[in-house]
Amino acid sequence: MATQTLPDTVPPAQAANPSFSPLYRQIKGLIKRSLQLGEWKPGELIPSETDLARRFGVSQGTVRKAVDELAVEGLLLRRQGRGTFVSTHHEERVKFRFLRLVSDDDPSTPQPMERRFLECKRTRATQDVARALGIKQGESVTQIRRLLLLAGTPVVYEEIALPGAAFRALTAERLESYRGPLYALFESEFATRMVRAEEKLRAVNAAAQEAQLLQVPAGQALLLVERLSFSYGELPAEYRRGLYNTQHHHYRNELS
Amino acid sequence: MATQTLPDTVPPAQAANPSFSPLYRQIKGLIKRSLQLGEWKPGELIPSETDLARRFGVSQGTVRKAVDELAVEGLLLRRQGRGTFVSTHHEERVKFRFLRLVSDDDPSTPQPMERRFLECKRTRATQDVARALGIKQGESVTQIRRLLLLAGTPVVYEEIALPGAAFRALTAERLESYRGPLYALFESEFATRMVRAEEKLRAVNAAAQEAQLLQVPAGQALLLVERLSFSYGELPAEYRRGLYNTQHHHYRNELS
DNA sequence: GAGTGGTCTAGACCACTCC
DNA sequence: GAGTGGTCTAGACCACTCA
Repeated sequence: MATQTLPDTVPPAQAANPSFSPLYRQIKGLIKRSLQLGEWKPGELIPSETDLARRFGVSQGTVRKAVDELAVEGLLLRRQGRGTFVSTHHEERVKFRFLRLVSDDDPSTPQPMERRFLECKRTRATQDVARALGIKQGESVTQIRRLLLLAGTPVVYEEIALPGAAFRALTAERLESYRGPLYALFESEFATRMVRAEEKLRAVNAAAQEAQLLQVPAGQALLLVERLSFSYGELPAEYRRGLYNTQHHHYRNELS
Repeated sequence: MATQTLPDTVPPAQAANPSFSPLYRQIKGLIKRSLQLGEWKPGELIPSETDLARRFGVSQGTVRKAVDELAVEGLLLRRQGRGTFVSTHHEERVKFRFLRLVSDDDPSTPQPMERRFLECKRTRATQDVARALGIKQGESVTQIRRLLLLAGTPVVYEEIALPGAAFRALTAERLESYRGPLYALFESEFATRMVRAEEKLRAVNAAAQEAQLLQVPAGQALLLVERLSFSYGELPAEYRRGLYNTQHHHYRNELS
């Protein structure tokens, strides 16, 4: 056994053709798992590339490629000279990553909007909500209704549904008192970080009640934005239905 | 002078702090320039990484990083075992990259829509169009008006403005006879490849004429999609105003 | 089997941040 | 100055495509 020159110090690391997964993708999976299990929390510094390479028994370049992809996906944030951090919604940089509504006049500088919470209650999942969140109809959900206003004028009305037990402690008072984005609150106090979201956009005519909330005539065209947000591990963690008054704002998007 | 050991065979390649640009980004710029100048046309195979590395006098790894970024941006397309190709709109893969409208019933498989061209004429840029395209008001533009239909029902009405002389030869007949995406036609016959686009979305109430075209009641909420498309070198190359009937379709978007 | 992109490694050095 | 991520290189080997 001791006569071999390089027996298995450098294992080929790859198997046959089908379902072949490169090393860096496996490392990526391990890092994701650590994020999901909470080994490193949002905002925290993760180990350096050198440390991770040692820990996983691979070269720094392989770790680097894994971290690169996670940074592109928005789960990690690299900062030269400082280290790699777990992404968080507590950051100026990312404040408007999920709200794509910008003013027609000045699309470059998004203003922070005033929030007015109308309701926060426990209720049962309707069929729509249940299907979106992947739970059973009638299961417990937390529902929030709120307005976003700019210069005193309501611009967005939203109904937000959060699944199950995790958000049972959420109250209207806490929502009112919290400074910072909703997703930052969810992250800090309810151990739920929203990682990505899918949106469906439609134009609808305002019903009487919606019209009143947004102070527009009934029948006014509104942008309906249905959002399904996912936490770590592709777990559906929020279903949101927003009505945007787009008379002086628009939803911006980039295609490439 | 001849006594130095390694005078400038391997130049440090980097200067002082401010405005430092790594080698691979410079290579990226050179490749972009070749694309813009038409050295490699859409759909064509570009030289192998080894060849490019030789040509630019850098290592293959550096070329690789440049090509990687261009592939992410959608300008190049890598295919293992075959080579790297210039992206083109002539491809099944990319057919629906720019049209984000999908059916409510079956969002996974987008159906090709029937196209009906209403008009294709030379006209003068209005103030809006001129500002969008970065030209002077009153300059010549080509305007297309068309409908997209699904199962005989109009779903999208679009007005498309194309700048200047490049599209002077475009006719309604050519539009009618061409099989394939509009952007593929522009690419093949008008030397204009759309690389990326910015969209502004709004909900509007249908005016009488629009309502008639889309066969909906006047006042019906429609999704207004303003799109500004850019060709190589961030050149504004198309301004498009689309009205989508979103009663049975929605605009899908992904946030991350 | 030749050629391509894809992975993995090891090592050197640079830019940046913080102490 | 120490530690981090960022760049660049050189070389080996793998997966894939095509002739």
